[in-house]
Amino acid sequence: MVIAKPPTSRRDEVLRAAAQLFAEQGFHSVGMRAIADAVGIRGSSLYHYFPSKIDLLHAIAVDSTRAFIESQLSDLSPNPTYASSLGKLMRDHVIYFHEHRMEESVGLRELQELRRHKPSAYTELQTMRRRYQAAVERMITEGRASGEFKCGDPHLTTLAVLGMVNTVNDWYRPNRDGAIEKVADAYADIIVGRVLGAEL
Amino acid sequence: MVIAKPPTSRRDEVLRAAAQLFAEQGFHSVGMRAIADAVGIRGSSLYHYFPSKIDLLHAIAVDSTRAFIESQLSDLSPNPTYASSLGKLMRDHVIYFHEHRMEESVGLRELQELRRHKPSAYTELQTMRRRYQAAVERMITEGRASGEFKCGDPHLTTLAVLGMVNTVNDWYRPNRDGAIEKVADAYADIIVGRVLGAEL
DNA sequence: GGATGAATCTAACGAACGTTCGACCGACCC
DNA sequence: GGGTCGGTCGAACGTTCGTTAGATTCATCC
Repeated sequence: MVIAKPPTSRRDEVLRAAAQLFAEQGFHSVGMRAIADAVGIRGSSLYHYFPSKIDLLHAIAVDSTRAFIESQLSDLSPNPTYASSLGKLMRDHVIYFHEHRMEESVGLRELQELRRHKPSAYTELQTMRRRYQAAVERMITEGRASGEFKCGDPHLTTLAVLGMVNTVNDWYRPNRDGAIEKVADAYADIIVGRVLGAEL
Repeated sequence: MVIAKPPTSRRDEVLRAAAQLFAEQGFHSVGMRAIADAVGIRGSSLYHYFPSKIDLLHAIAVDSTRAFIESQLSDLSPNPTYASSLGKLMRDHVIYFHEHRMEESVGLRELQELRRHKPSAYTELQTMRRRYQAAVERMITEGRASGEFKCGDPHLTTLAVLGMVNTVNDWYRPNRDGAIEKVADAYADIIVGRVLGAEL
């Protein structure tokens, strides 16, 4: 009788510890030995799970980006209007980014590190991110065609809106700025009610 | 008879080269020898101008941030309405960030590096940035009090708006996205006409 | 009980890092 | 022409880095 699968495998421990350290100090400031220390093994043992340090970053970035996009794009159908659909999406975007700010900040900030040392990983991530961006742009385009939204160029509007929600983590501090849900609601209102000019 | 001041001193050459390399590859990926190579001297000679690598980053970040803020806050008085004032400020913000994207990207991305290795420099920069943010927030607050703007909480609105303009550099490519002035105009219109709800 | 293989260890490699030291060179000053 | 000094150099220091190689432990399977 054995435990079928440990609740957190060592590989996942490494991923989580590395994500936290990368988020706090940056990719280049964290050595393999520091990551190993955080999970209680020696630096060389990490190479049993990942062939190189850059592959570790690759795994963190891809995992977190994929998880975000799947979480966001999985259930956006059952909303009656484009305004409510996009409002929920933007609200959830802010909240998800806050709850996973460790991994997501790594995925955003160290993107160019991957570009330099593992171009295939960079392309992979760009493709995933474009899928999400395209979904947002499609909602805005269709909402505008339906008369629900009154905005200018949907492409540029999409980029402006994503710039807004992606930077909440740069300033938001839980103890100082109130509940994240309030912030998410306010941003969703600004985006749908103001930028897109929908009736609420 | 000597030339009073060389048009670009060696110290400025070093600053410029380092800013470019830091922007392209990140602070930790660029060695002192690489910076020295870029200006045609040896690595050890850099220490004649800067006591350490982190002081070089400090100088770059402070210089570029100060230059931006002074450029932005110097001439924002002679506008008749809050809408035109803020519209001009946002437009100039986007254009300045594009024209100085090398230094500005360093100032934004390596901020936490300064925080870890030179806290006084971090505080200094935060103070400067807050001055700019406070100026934007004040314009929004006063514009709202005058009835010109119809937005929600000015503080949160300020953060949302700055998130928009600060992320243009992340996606804008001159060859693909048209003239930067067009983008700047579009962003200014979204901010003043949409987010703040001013009549144009 | 011997074989297997995953997981971890110790030890070391070569390279690059930021930084320091002492010497040198050439322009200026007295 | 000797002295001063800013600027640059070559050489090296000690440290840390990512990575590799080989040995060891230990549970599992036949």
